[in-house]
Amino acid sequence: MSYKTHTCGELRLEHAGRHVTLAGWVHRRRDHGGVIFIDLRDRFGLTQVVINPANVRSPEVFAQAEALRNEYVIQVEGVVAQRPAGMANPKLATGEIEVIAHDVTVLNPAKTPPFAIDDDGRNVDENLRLKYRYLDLRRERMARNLIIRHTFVKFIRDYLDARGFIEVETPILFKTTPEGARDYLVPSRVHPGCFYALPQSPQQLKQLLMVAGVERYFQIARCFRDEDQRADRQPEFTQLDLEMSFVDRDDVLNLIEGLFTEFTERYAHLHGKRLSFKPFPRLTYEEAMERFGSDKPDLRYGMELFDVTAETRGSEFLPFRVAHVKGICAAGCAGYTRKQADELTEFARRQGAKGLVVLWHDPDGIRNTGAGAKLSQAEKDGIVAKAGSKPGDLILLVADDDRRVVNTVLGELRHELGERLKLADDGVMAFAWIVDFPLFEWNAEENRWDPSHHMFTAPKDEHLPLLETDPGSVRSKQYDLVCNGYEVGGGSIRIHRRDVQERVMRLIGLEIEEARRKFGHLLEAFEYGAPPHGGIAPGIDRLTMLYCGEPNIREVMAFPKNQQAMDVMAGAPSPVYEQQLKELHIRLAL
RNA sequence: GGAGGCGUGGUGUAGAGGCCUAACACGCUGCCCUGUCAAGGCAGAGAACGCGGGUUCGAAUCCCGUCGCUUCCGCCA
Repeated sequence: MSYKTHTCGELRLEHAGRHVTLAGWVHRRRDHGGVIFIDLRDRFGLTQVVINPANVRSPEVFAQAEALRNEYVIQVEGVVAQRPAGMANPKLATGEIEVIAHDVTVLNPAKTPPFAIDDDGRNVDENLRLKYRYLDLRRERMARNLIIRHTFVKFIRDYLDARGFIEVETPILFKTTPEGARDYLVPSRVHPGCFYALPQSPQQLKQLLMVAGVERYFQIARCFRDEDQRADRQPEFTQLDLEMSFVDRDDVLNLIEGLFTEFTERYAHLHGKRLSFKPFPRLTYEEAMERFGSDKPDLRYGMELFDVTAETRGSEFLPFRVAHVKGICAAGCAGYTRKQADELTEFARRQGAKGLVVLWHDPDGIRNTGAGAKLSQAEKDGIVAKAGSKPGDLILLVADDDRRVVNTVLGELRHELGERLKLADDGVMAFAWIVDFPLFEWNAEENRWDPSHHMFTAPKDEHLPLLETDPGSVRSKQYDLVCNGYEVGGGSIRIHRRDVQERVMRLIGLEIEEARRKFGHLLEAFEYGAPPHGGIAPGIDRLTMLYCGEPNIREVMAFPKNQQAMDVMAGAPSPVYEQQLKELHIRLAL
């Protein structure tokens, strides 16, 4: 016999008169002395149960019902009834009906929970929530997040399956990689002194699957990186890992764009989100940096950077006697005090600027204070024109000889002001592609070129001749997917030709021998007929976080770790027994 | 490794040198109550204020140190 004939979310008016059995948790109890109302909760919803002495099978049943407390697990047998006139609860999906209990069985009593479960839990200390995660997940918000995540992943699997992709599992126990993030290591018992590494991503393996002829591979893949945590970073996280053969950049972009467009549109009613752009804008890296000061701009609002280098050429104002002057216009912020302006200046300094020029745009023009007092009228007019500012706005300018500093500082200011002014509509998903990244970046410390992504990223075809002559201007077939200011995915078309690979390795100062030691299996595989291929890896956690409207990825993971990378519920990591260490040939040096 | 924020009953907060033998809301316990749905009424239990030291006649409150959590920078090809 089943414990329940229906879930707590499905009974409607049409079920009136039906004899049903429900089971779940006591969500709330309202005891009126003579009659007791129980909001019974299971994963599917809430149903009001009415326990009336006149309707129960025996007085003992009512006595037992009086002893019910929150979170008791109970089973209720009774009849579905339309609620009396005027008693319907529009806040509940099942609010038209109630279940008149004949019998109530306590399947398991429960201790009083350490925190309330019938709210969203946002102001409960997170470590307490994590310690009792199994209770925390009972709250409606968290259950909803798990369901949205499931729906998302299910959609991905169906979407890719329909397009000829197959999901292939790759090893969790793999080999340490010298570059990139710190690895999580797993000691080998049978090979003393040797270690597996948990994959930072299945990058090499998916490329090998292309050599293997899989052609269209994906995996909902767990990835591990032993780096410090952030609101959007956990030591283990999940990527949609994907790789395709016989494709070029736009094939990958179009496929993925279709995936997120369709999911967002089809499931908008679930998570209350809509697309900002269709199709997704494609910004070059340079354009993103020049217009937004970031390679992962939040495109839910404007406030673009403007360039007043020409307008301030030859200025009497000393800070402007540099190579680049750009700014942003903070609309409606002319009410900022000197102190608030100083705070922004301090913020800009922390980001690497030498200072910040703040101009107040008053009804009669730029206020004659601070830098505003030192600029010529022509300069002010030029700046106002470029900024497109109106009276009531605040203009922020950064000047530096290094254009990257100007852009990134303004990008951070834009982000900061966007948050303060709440410019972003949290009902939208503003996806965009960032393309044409530099293939290399100059490593001043080591005095050499480093790959800005990884050494298997292909250069743009038309830039191949520049590899040796002008490495800094070579653009790659790397692309990032960004959304609402987050990098939510990155990938590239890979190098599949040996001669190109060797030219790249030479350029980054990697000897063939060294490369063989580090990536021998991959390089060897490429000699056996590697197809042209490329892929991408969207972050499932970050995307789910955005779809759920959550501020951090822990809210969309069932059992996340805290900032110290600890599982506070289970108490991991933990010391191990001496005997375990001995078997692993490990001696601690603490 | 660095910077900021926070740490007071079960939960969330108040408190700004003596009015604190620590207040409020929710929760909890008991009693009353047959139509509530954030039920209501009455009564009650529950914290020496993260920890250690210092200043002071007097510290939850000021100072120093320390621990924990969190956000950000570094880091994350």
